[in-house]
Amino acid sequence: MKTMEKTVDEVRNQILDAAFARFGQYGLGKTTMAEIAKDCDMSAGNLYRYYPNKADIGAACAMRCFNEMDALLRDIIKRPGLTATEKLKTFVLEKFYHVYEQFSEQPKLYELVMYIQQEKFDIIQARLKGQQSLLAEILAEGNRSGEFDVSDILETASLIQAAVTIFNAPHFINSYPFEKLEDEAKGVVDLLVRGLGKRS
Amino acid sequence: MKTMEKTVDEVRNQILDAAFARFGQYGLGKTTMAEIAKDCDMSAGNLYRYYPNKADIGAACAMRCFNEMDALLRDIIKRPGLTATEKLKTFVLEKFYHVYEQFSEQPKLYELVMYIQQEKFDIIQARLKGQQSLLAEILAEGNRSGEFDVSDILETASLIQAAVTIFNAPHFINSYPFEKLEDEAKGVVDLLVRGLGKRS
DNA sequence: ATAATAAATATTTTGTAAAATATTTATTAA
DNA sequence: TTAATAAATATTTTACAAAATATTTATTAT
Repeated sequence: MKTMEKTVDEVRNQILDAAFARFGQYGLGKTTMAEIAKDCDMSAGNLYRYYPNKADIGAACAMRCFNEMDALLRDIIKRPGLTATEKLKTFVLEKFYHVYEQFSEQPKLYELVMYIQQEKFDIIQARLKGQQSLLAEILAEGNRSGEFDVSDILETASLIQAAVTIFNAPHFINSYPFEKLEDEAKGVVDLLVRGLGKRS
Repeated sequence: MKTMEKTVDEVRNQILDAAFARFGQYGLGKTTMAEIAKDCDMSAGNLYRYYPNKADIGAACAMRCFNEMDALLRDIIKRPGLTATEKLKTFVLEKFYHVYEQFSEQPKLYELVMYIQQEKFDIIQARLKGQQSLLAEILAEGNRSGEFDVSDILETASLIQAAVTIFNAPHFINSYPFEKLEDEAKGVVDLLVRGLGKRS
């Protein structure tokens, strides 16, 4: 491995940086391959040595977003000194904050996510599965600590996801004011936590 | 009031019948005023004596849907012999079934609802407020019977709405299989009901 | 007057050719 | 050979005229 030469992965990353900045700002449709190439000081044709096509660059950008989000969520789970209840609340709230911020900073991200949802639904599904596992971990921890009393952990994780979907779905994020969504997210997760606990 | 002549309301209804059938089948965009008029044996121009424009006919169609739905939901609340818990579950499930059926029977209704959501958001909001009141009634009844222990009834009604939104939002209804949504709706409402009950 | 229509006009949609852009291929450089 | 480019080609978007449709107005009938 030469020290001064760029590796393929480095170039891929450079392309992704450029594409992400443009896609988030101007959208997938209004960004040209030529522009991305110029930002990377290369020809448009050369992009195809690193990605099969524009759509896949879009998908890779979305993936980067998603991975960032997942890292954040995994981090919450590992945070020491939090009860399972606190972790669950933090999980839902920080996810909401993070999605909200991303859409504020990169207004055209919405378009990108909509596209992925339409064309690469399997990516979305895989992510949901991944987050379901994280939620399941929290539930298992809560069961052990006596905070929760959940029999089917995976199913319950899926139910929690469904109940808070509205707080990370782009469509709703863009339709309601921040305060309202924030308050409701807090309220819903509190209600769910009550439901997860032991009966009298 | 003449016995043989149509009242204005009757004509309005006739127009709505014709429009609803076409909008639900072919969508707002692919239905012309001329077609609706023909179905009613009148000229296109004459439609404007009963509705200000095509969009408002669309809104009136949506309203009819909504009112039907609300009647169904009010009916559930009055159903004798059901506990508040059963009413809440029925409320969420039947609403889901009803929306699902409507979209199955009238595939282009989706387009209409999307349009209303975009252009006449206040209509959607008014409806949600109305349904919130119905939920609040159920909660109050549950409080009285000892099934629930809810302090802020209106706020909690709003939280329940948020948590089950995914089961009546057109976008999700069209993206996931019936079985999955049905199971999750049942699961979520069960979880919420647990959360509404008295603590140990 | 009221209800309706047909004709006139305004607006939107559609079809399509030109332009822009994505992608592939041929060529050059290291 | 690998990396890159420029040129060639395929595909998509745009611009805009023609056609369709929505809406208004003038006219007729009751």
